[in-house]
Amino acid sequence: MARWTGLPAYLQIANDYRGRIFDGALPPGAKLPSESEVMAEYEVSRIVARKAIEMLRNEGLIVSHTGKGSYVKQITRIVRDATTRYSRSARSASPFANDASRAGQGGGWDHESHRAKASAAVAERLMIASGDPVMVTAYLFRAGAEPVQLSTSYEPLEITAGTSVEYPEDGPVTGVIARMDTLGVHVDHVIERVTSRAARPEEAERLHLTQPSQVMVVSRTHHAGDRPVETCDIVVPGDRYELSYRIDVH
Amino acid sequence: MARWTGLPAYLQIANDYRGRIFDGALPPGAKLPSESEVMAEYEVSRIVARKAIEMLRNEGLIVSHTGKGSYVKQITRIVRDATTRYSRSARSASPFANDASRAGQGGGWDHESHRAKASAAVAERLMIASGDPVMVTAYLFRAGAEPVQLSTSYEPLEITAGTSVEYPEDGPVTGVIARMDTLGVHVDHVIERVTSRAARPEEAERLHLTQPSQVMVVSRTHHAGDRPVETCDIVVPGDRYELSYRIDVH
DNA sequence: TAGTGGTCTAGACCACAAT
DNA sequence: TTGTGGTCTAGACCACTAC
Repeated sequence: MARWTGLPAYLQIANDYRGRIFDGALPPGAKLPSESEVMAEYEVSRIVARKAIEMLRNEGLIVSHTGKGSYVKQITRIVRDATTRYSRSARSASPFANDASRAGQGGGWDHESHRAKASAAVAERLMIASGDPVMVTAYLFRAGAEPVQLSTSYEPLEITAGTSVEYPEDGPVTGVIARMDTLGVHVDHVIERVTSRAARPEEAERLHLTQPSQVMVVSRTHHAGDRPVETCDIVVPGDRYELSYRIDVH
Repeated sequence: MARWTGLPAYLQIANDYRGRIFDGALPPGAKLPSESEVMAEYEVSRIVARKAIEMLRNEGLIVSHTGKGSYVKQITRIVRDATTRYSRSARSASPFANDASRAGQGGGWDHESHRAKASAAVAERLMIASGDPVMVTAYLFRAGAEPVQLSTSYEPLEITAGTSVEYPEDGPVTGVIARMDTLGVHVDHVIERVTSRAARPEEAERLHLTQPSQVMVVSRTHHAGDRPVETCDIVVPGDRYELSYRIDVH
């Protein structure tokens, strides 16, 4: 395989294999040449061959396993429909379990709740004072055996303290909207803000990601009128999710 | 600076600097130590020092300039509110210009339209036959002088061919909803699907990104009842945008 | 045992930026 | 001219996988 442009060798090699992945010559699951083979084919040192492959790995196109080789990633995204999960009627037991089962896998999750003082960032989102007491609940969701979503929810204890729904997952009612309804607090809209960034080391570990990996973060806030009554950071692997929204036009 | 765990040296060094960035010891704009300084401080080879810095670059936390050094990135995200941009009343000349001005910069864009045959993927999204004629319009949006968004829109020519709004940007009316209204086709909802992935080389070049960079992709479809009347892929740098959605709870 | 990817060393030459 | 990051070579040892 000849090289022709003034581009760095590792870029030309990476572009070459990237093209083969996109045009289907290297379909999902296909094995890439070993580093030795790349060195021989392009007549470059190991550093260059490695860097080309590393580039594709950083782009999330391939995965490498010590002792085996590199393989084109299979990507099937879990669809998370934000519109249907926030309705009082026809509420299912768990919107997440629905998402997972549509993706062909069973869903399950762990959770842990504790009281804490609101950080400045959380306080601003809940429109309370920094240091005010909040209920913090951390979740880890799984599709099959694999962790696929982290989330951390914050609720002002001013609303829920001492009630049967103070602990989100341990009371007679679950779901923010239904629980707030029992307190006479009626959620009427939810705001979701979507961003993308690199996974933090701890997130990468809990989600079984190899660094550097990208995540999408959904910062969600339930509102009753102008009042925020819950806010939550939802972290999902960037290449495993598709977030779906419906906007009605008036 | 001593190293203590069994982690690879480059990871320990990267974790070290990442921590300093997150805790504010290295604020946005701060200069990181040069490769030589990292080599001396941690007593490692240049490869290791480079790999640690490269890791932070791949995570999008820093930028490096030949001959100058590496600097902590400044991140100010443009907020794109999907809810307010699809309303018939109070429509502004350009939702994008609003986003850019809220981010403190003027907005502008280029566009180019041409007829083409629908690919299989586009045909499926528009629920037409593969090969049916479509109007393809490519946009490049800028905030200030910097390109910040690419998009490619597809409309079935079966709807618009021969009318005054056949070319989206060159007729008497602009905006998908308003243009379709003039044809008696009334858009009633829009679906947006958000994903994250590595930028393609061509996207990276047009958006002035250094590879590997991540982008968010919004796949948007305008519907009149069950009928898709326009679909569009919107590509934005993953670290420069925040996508905002409002869901009303009933 | 042989092959694979992961980590690391000690060099080298280059283009670019600051002085 | 000096220092910076970008690219590249030719080695080395290790842990893991498959045979």
